[in-house]
Amino acid sequence: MSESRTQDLSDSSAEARKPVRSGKSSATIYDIAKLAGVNPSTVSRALSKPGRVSAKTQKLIEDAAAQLEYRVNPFARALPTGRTNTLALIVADITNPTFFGIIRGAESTATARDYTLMLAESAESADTELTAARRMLTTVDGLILASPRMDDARIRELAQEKPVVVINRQVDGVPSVVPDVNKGIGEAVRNLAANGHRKVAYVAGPLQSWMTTRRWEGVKAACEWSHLECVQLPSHKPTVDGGRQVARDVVASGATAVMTYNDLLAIGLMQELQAAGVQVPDRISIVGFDDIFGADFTTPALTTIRSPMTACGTEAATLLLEVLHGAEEVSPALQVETELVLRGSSGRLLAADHPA
Amino acid sequence: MSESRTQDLSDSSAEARKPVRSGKSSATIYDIAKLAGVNPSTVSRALSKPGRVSAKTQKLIEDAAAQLEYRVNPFARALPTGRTNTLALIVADITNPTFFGIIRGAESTATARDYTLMLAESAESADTELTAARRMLTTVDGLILASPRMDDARIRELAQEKPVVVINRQVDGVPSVVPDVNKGIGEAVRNLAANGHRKVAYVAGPLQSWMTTRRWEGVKAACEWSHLECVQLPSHKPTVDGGRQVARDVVASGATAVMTYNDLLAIGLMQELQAAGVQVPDRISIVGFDDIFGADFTTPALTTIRSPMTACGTEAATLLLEVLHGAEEVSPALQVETELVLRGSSGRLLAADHPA
DNA sequence: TTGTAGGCGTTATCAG
DNA sequence: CTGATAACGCCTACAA
Repeated sequence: MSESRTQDLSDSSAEARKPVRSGKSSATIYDIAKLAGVNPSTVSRALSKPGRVSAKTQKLIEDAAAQLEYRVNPFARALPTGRTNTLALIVADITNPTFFGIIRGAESTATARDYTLMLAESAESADTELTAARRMLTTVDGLILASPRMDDARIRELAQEKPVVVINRQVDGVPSVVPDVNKGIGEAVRNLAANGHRKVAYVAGPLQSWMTTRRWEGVKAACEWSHLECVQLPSHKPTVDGGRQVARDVVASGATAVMTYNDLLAIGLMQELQAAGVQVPDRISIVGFDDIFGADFTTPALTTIRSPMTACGTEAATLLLEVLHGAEEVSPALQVETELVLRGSSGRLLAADHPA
Repeated sequence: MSESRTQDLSDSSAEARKPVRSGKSSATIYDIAKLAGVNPSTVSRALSKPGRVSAKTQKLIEDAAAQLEYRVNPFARALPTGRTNTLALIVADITNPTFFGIIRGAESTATARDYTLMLAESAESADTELTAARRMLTTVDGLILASPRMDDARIRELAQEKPVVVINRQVDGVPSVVPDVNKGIGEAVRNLAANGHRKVAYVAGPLQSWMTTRRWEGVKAACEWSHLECVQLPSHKPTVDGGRQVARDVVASGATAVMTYNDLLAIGLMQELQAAGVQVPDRISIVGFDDIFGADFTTPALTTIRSPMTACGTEAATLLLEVLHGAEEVSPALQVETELVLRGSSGRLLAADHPA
């Protein structure tokens, strides 16, 4: 009847004042040790790396732990070891469905390997991004940057403190996962050529975006190969609205087929063209990029180059976990495939100069 | 020259083996104390609650901290205090755009108040949800459950250990944020009635969903008020596919207007009806729920009852932070407004029995 | 206002 | 194989 364990504190009137910490604090390895009649350090061994303790004591300890509903205190563990079983993911824009897949992929593989995911958004700002990265870096084992907006130097700086993996970008010395755009673009351009198109416009994304350049280069190369003329058009923002705004330029360009930096632009563009009475795909074919959620809601459904974002998230998390678990050399730039998803917004050209 | 502190271990050749922990470990309050010529505890005070230290030493310490690029070790802090400046959010389905808004709202308000967000998905499984909740609960200060699938008892259990806020559901004794469906539903039903509809079908969501019941009750009540007949139709899954599958039942029901549990169902339903040659909205009007991303991509664009998910996320996080910061009594059930967003998928009935 | 000392729960190092 | 014991970095009475 001494003051051994905090048992029936429900009655002690003076207690129960603290607003926080309402439930009883959970058991520690000391409690287990006491119950099992061994030393706390033995408990620690038994519970972390099994095998370093006799089978008998092992069971003894496990039983005690179960009885006490013991759960490790992650902070106490993190203090000496520095490891937290936590990954951070920073995305450029949470509202952009492109990132949904990345989040999902990263979250599921993290969870599957008993890690948990911390999420932050940069809101397309390099500063916000860096702040978030720094804030989370102290807490996590590793960091995934999806379409980062900060410059290479900063990213390398971060990568020096903790393992970092970037998605949708390549940074020297930092492992990355990037879609290989060329396959999908090649398929798309060949399809357009086969359908009688002779001039392609590429609607670009934000200038800080590493990806918009890669995609433009891919389009340009593929067009040359297929002997198509091609031209780049800047956009205001990589959103549906941005797509609407660029419609006028598209028409003015004289191109009969448009490829866009992303699906949002493609959808806005299509809406605006249709509103202006320009038939899609009869007068102008549209090919988006990413195959986001909702790309098939439009009429006609959007032809697009699918970029497997979920796979990117999965691969990035896997890569990061490998590094964390001591893999010395990891492939610096993992490629995932892209593919053309042919739907209704692209097709045979039925323009005036092309009599049926 | 005693064995005071672990200082220059950088040269000990045997070291430097550890693959992890590549960068130099960061400065501690002891380093700051030494540099500023004060006691570590003074540093602690100066850096946590300002004002408890003389202005002079304060500045001294802050300068030293800056010079050393000091950053607190969250684990070391969490160990004695128990606080981590971290919130957890568990959503039922990451791929469901309904939750994007919630995630965004929660993330942004957390970040704004210098908390960071941990994210997990239950994949619509009560078990997974509980596991994730338990796992994260040890690490975070509080928990947000968006459309939880586990039963009330479990939720209350969790709420006993750490503050919990639920979204899209009400649980006795646990603060919650729920959209007040009645306003939006009322607007929708009145609009349908005014457009000549006499019979409304409600396509339900998953049985475990608290919300589907609330919405059905709302629809039923509103229909009674407007003297409309109404009928409930079960759905297989609350997805686009589920919507397609229910199309046949909808037609068979004889209803001329359909309200669905969510937009996904509405979109699938519309696709299938159109494919079957049923004009929307001329023959059948469709009203969705949520106003998710992409709801206006369809042709016709989807009429829907907007449920402000971002606001839910924001409010939930705010609520949780208030509790965390010692607010004694918080409103147990915070309501956010819903509203009808009138677009093209609903309108005047032009059915056969209703000659123009 | 500032310094002292003990503790938070685990891991790791050494003896036994 | 197991038991002591010292970190880990910070917080917080309590004392000066």
